[in-house]
Amino acid sequence: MNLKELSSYLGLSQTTVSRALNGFPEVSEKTRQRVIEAAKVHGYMPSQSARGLATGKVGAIGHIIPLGNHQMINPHFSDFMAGVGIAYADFGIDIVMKICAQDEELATYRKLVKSNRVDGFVLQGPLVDDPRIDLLQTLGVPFVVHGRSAGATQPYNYLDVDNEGAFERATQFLVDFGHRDIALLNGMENMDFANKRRMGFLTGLQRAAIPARPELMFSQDMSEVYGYEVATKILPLPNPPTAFLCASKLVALGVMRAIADAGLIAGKDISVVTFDDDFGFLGTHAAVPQITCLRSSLYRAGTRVAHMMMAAVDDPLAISTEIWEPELVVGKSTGMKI
Amino acid sequence: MNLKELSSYLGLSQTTVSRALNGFPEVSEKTRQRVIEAAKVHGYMPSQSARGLATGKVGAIGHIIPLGNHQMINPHFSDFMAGVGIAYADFGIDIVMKICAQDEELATYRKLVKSNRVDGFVLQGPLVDDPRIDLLQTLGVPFVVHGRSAGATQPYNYLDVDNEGAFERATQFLVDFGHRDIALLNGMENMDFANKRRMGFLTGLQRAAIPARPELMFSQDMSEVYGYEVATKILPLPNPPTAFLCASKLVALGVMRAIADAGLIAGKDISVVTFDDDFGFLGTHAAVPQITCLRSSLYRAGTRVAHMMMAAVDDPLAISTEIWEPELVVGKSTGMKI
DNA sequence: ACAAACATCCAAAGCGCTTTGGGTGCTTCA
DNA sequence: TGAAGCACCCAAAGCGCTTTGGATGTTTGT
Repeated sequence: MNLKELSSYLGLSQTTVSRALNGFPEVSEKTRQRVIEAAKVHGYMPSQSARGLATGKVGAIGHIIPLGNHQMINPHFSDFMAGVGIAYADFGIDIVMKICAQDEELATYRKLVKSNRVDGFVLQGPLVDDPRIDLLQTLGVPFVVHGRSAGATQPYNYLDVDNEGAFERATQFLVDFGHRDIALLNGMENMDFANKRRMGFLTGLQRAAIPARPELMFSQDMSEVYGYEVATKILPLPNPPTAFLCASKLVALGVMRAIADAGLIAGKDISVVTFDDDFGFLGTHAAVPQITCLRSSLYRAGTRVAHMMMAAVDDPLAISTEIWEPELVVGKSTGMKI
Repeated sequence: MNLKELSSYLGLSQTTVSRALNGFPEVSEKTRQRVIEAAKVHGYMPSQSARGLATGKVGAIGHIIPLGNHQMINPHFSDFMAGVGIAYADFGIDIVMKICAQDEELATYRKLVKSNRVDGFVLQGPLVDDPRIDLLQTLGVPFVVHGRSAGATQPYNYLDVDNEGAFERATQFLVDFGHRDIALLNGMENMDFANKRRMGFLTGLQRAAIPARPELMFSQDMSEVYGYEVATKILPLPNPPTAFLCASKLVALGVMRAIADAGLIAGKDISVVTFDDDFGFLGTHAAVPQITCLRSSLYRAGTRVAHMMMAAVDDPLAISTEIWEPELVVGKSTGMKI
């Protein structure tokens, strides 16, 4: 069933039916109801190809996932995507997802734009100086960044958490408990968020006049194993850390496991603070120790980014930026230095 | 740059340019090269909306992810998707991904079909009796199932691993080592794969004339925590299992952790066998104990399903099915019952 | 040398929608 | 009472591509 068939069935012109369905005022309410009813009965939905051709908007947002940088395989990604996807649904928008080799990433953006497949892009996991932003700006496509990137000359839409402030605050928090030897288990520091967290950490130390100990600072993909291995390695050091600052709950769980293995007790012998993306998937929550954390919901960030994306498509010129302050939740994993 | 502009620039008709680009024979090789060159220089790519309208094929496959059933948040999903996505890229096809509430799943399929957004669907995680198969068959859309579902009346395209055979074999393997008290840590048994594994397990026991012990059989979402908690709970039983059969490496890792916590040694005191989807993301592989497993690559399954999908779109009538036999890899986690 | 076959190209229709630019009949106002 | 305004509807153009059904000139076969 297409527009032509539906309108001839109704004895109306295609114009009127189209307008009735799209909520234009030049149609009497009676006719509109009749049209809507008939459309539902016959299961009519406009062809997106045709509509895309006619309007120039295809009703889809591109999400490009380069393989090999572990983006897709971690829960941070999924949780964010869930938020985005649910929010899109309200707008009748869908995700065009491209999975590509890492060296084809920029070309993939180009292709999607040139072939008019999407109305815009959401960028995830921006690097410290991310070439994608430049590319999309010169291509003139609407986009929203989840996170930020330092090296862009022109303004752009983004939503980020205050990573630097959060890690400075966390450091301060630990310092206040008397800790001076704090290990930093950061994410990959070529990514902007991790870079900012590192800066926040260093600022926090500096404010307390504590010299940084580079041998206690790590940068890796955030996983449980990473936390476990690093903690296992550095806990037996002659001058071991008395506190850990982790970039993700996954990492923190690994650290907790190593602490337990070492016969120590978190919150007593050792303090642990982590950034917590607040995803609700880590099996039973009871199994997760109550780790002191800076919390900000990735899912909610996803829905917000989706809304910003819709706004960006509607008005490509108005740019908007948001920075969220994570919430400090004090758990049982932190305490005075002994 | 669109077709019209490109062809007038070249002094050719749209017909000829279109045919040159799409590899039709009615164009001289010289002209074709000239066209291709010009297209590259000017960055011309055909509008997918227009092409979709003209051909009826939109060059996209739908992947619908209902939220809440934990599909998206586990690595099994990601690994499969990676394979699919990379294979699609070779065909110039992209993924239209819809994330929806669980009770809107079927409606979402309908909508995508009616509005002509996709050329077909890939179904993941089929249930024992999956309503999606029926729906798509009545809608007349090409689709490929990763896995199988029992309750379909008509044939359909699928790729599955021999879950039943694999678990029977694994059970046999443990029985041969003298084990009689084997715990089954299965996935959700409303899903077809888990149901088949359970049947394989029971058949294996039956063949050895060992009565099943329902109190040692579990069915849950596959996670590390699940494995850890169940193992922790049943290891201290008066008549504890001497072997574990797990549905996923994640689960097995949890079991291994519980075994270590209990002061036991896997491969000596306790045997562990697991299904291994062979994903390459579990942090450093060195950290993962060498668990005896039945191995089948999810990534490769993804690429194969993608190819089957393309074939299904080209010829919706020819249906094809494949069942893969997982490989039994003997590791250090299994040994004679003591 | 002439018809038949071929190689190469083109004009125009059509895919299903939105949107422009009216048209028709009815009400309102001076 | 005539003009202006309004409510409601329609015909047709156009979005950018593919594809049908030739047209034109060039070879080939006998």
